[in-house]
Amino acid sequence: MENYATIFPSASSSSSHHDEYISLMNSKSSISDDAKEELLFQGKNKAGFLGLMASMETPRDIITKKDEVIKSCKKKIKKPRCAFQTRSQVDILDDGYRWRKYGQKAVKNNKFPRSYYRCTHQGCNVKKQVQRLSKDEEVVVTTYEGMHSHPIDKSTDNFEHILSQMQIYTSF
DNA sequence: CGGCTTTGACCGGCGC
DNA sequence: GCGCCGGTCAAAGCCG
Repeated sequence: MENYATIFPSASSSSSHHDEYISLMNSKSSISDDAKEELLFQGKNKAGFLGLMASMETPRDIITKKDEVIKSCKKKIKKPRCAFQTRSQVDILDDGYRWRKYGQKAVKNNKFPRSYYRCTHQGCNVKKQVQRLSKDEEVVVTTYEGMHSHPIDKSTDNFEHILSQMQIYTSF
């Protein structure tokens, strides 16, 4: 649970979200090498939902650091990850892909479980986890891992609505 | 009947 | 080495 390339709200920091998840993010003033590579991955990605990340701002100094950085941390690196938090009544955000649930675990210091999903598309092993904050149970954190190598199955109308909601929180 | 969820078991990494 | 923790497996059950 560390080194996410995380887009987290600065707008809601005034409220009482003292979940460790968030405080972890705020405590990192500089981006780790792991997170840098993750950002590089996000920047290259063009497919589907994670492709949206490509349109977000990527710091110059991160891009110029390329191959050496990538090689040096590739060993430790698992997969590109990206976490979002949205305010929603429902856990399941319909992002247009089809997901199969493969696990659920209790999270400590959180009364809500975390759910693990895998993309059901043949040969696509993109994963995501969905978790609700116990401090503010309207907030749902969705963490995507990997990149989809195939088109979206369904209409994204529903998800675009969620997206527009999301940008309120991704205020940079 | 096929695809999905549920849920306890299992496993690897990590700190002590 | 042991136990905890986060993540995954897989058998069984559910549902359209």
